[in-house]
Amino acid sequence: MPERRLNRIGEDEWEIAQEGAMRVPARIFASADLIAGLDDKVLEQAANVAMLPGIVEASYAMPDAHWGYGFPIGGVAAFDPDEGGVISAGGVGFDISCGVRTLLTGIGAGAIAAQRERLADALFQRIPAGVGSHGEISLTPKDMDAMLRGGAAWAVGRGWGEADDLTRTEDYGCVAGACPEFISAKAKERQKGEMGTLGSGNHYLEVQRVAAVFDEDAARVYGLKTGDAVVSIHCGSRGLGHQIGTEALREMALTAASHGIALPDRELACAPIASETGQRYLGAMRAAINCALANRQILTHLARSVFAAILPRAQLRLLYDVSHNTCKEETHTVEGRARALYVHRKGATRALGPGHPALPPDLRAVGQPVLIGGTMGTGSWILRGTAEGTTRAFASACHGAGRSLSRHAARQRWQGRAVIDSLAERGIIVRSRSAKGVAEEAPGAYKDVDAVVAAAHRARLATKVARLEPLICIKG
DNA sequence: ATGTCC
Repeated sequence: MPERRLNRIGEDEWEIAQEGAMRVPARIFASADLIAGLDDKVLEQAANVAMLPGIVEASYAMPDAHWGYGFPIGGVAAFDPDEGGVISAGGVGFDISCGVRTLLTGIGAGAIAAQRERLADALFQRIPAGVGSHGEISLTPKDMDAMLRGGAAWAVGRGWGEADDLTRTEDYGCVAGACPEFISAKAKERQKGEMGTLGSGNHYLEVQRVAAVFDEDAARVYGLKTGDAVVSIHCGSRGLGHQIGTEALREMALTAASHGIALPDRELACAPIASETGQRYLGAMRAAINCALANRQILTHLARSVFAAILPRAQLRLLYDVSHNTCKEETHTVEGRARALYVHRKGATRALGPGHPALPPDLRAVGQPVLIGGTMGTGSWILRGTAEGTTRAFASACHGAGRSLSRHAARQRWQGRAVIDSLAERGIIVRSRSAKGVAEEAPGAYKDVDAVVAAAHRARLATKVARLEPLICIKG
């Protein structure tokens, strides 16, 4: 049904007009080709989100959008607390604050070539990866609460990083309003041994080569040069975020009716921002954001220790760390009025344009680095936020390639061993304990990341700075 | 995404 309701309103922008229970339209940023390959269920989900109380402007989907739990992955929606706006655990995603950080190395990819196998082995040995993976750190209850309040700043304070890392992390490595007291003992128990671990699924640590630069001015400020090696880390809040999400969804599903909320889909369970359920989730979610920031910070420390042993000339400096599964209170101007909104980004990256006060001074003139994690066989991208983005999807952009096949379908089509062998022939080293996981993450199971980024670029959600190609991929 | 179903 939604296909016929889809109106093209720009070269790379489509709209489902507001109708029926929709409070606002749904808008999708994508090329005609990406729209042709889009599952109808994504359009239905984007339209369903538009029915939620207090939604502002439109329900948005990014060019990498695909079917998710309730909300599409690649979905953006903002809610006004003064108009009955809601917070939804499914609108953030199970892996709260999943995100990407990219580190400069200061050395060329050529300098790594002779050590590639050793480097891959050492990273794989040092970085705990896979389902249920545990690290060397075990947090006491007191440590746990300090971590949940302090985020990456807590990790740096413990010696796992440098002060400069924090200036290059979204929110300077620590979000305010975290409430560890709203997190269950079970969630904390699951997390206590999982700090500094990668997890599974689409998470990875990659050594990459800057294959091409598209914006010389931004690349200079970001410190990117063609041929340079960089390191990117993609992971989130592990068992803690998952447990918080699971518990919140259950509570929101049980209490939605009592708040007078009619759900078009049970998976869109939500609670008014002002409600006790809503406030408890927000406090727990913010603590999970800090957990993910601390996790990526510890992984950074582990990566540095490996490089120090194998390639001591490399100096790993953080370019930027940005999350793509969050809900954040932000001020946006809508129809000429500045409003404090709760912006859900689920598989969508915040993309602040030039001059935004939340950016560190040395990046402010250029805009925020927007880190796009692609696939282990194709590539990843670094984009920059734009001035126009301020009025497009609440300053948001895509977050990756976006799945085109389900995990199940990918497992039917590929064998992990064969995927690893064919990538090795192309000079890409993959290390993973899970052949099944590699099959699910086969590059062919994703949309064309270059096409996704091209659509985001043309729509001015964020514009191209550099394309990265994988050299070494450590997978969960 | 996830101790891939308490």
